[in-house]
Amino acid sequence: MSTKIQGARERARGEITTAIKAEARRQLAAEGAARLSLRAVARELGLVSSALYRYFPSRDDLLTALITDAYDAVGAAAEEALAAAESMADSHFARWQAVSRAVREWALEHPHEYALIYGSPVPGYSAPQSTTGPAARVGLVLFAIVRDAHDSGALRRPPRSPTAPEPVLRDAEALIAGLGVRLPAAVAVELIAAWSQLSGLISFELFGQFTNVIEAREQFFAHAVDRLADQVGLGG
Amino acid sequence: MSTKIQGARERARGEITTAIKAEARRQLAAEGAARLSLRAVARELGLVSSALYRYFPSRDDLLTALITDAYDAVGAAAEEALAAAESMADSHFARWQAVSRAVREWALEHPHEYALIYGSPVPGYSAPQSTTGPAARVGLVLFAIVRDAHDSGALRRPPRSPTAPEPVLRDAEALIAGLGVRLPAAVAVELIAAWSQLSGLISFELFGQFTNVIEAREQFFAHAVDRLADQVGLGG
DNA sequence: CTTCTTCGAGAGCAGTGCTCTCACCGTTCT
DNA sequence: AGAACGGTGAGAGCACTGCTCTCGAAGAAG
Repeated sequence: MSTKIQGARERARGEITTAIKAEARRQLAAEGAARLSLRAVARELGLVSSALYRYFPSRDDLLTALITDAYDAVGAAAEEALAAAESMADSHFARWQAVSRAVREWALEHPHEYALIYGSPVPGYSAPQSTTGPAARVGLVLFAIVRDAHDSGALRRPPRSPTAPEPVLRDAEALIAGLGVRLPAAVAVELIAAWSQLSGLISFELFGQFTNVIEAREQFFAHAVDRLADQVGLGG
Repeated sequence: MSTKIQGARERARGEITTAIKAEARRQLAAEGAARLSLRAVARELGLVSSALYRYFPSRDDLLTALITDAYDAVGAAAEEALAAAESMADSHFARWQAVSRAVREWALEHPHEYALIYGSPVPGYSAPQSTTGPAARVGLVLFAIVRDAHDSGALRRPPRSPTAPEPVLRDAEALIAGLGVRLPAAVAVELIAAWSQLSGLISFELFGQFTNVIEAREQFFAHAVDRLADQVGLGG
């Protein structure tokens, strides 16, 4: 990783690559993943379509790059929300609320990008390996909140909860071992469930399942988030 | 709505329409909504592509028809699971489990159709009005379970739950009034949240978010479902 | 039997992803 | 400095898509 001044060629390559991604993201936000067109991107950039293939070997690869970026963007939003809440010495419960709200707001502001990552996986069938890192960021933020609460003794064993079945607990143990955090496996299980349920709440709202059902969406979401916090043991 | 024997023409039209939908559903199941091609459907049916436009005015209309059918299919699966559980005099809690399991299994068996209705909405932006009826079926099944539990006094007020904010409760009241069921609004709120969270669990599993996280998926799901039941007041 | 409507075929348009070839030009080696 | 190399964009082209239009055949209605 030398820091030498790279030639004009490499620099141009980097700039064009990001320009392509920027324009593609614009079209994605405007029209959705299905209507994203390589030729239209090229046209907008004053290039001919075949030139794009010097930068992305296929349309799916471009989409994959956008997926990675989207994961990073939600992840960053969640991390910022957590940092802000921490700097204000908010309670762990309040941090949970702040991060949840941040994710929902990001989703409402970037519906097509959210759909790209948490809706149906568009390209092949499952996301390629390269996206798993960024994909974990939001989850890690939630983990951090609960871990801190646990470390400071603020974590309550949730009431009337039968513990998860043994194989599930072992999955959770493997996960927290890999992450290097100390946390009861039972809590990790509840956390994973809560995270997926959180995304269910957001997806339902975003994809219109709440039409004619819930109009006070923000307050509904806030209420559900409080209950999810309770579920993982963050006192409400 | 006369019951006279309709001419051979109308009959043929109905048969061809369902044949088109059947072939389209085959391609949807095999390749996903993005790869569903009108021309391929026509080819497979020994027709020329322009002929399909006599039956569906556009590709999106075909997809909409498939969406409606998919909603009906999950709805039917849920209803059957409930009927089976009722006929065995299962507890309300067990009925909740059975219906949840049925929805998950339908989703695993028809991933692309599930993605079509609960993943990102593919065609325009929100589903047309015609799909709202079938879309409600699964929700109605869950409502029926909780309503029966409430009527028979088996419903427990969930522990440590702050009630939902006033506007949310009023949304819920409007909904249960429209449905004609008697149920506390607070319970309806929890039920709606639980349903969206249930779909979040299924979506995460289906779309690969649990890769390298949870391997014992079925037991994890069962555990989460039990907790959701608890959340709506169905004793576990 | 004639008229009217519906249907399928065929051609065609604009658009797509992607491949291949060819000229251009910055980089690198001699 | 000059020559070889390799990355780059343009252009043509292929196979495919959704969709429109026209036209002739065939069934329904009078």
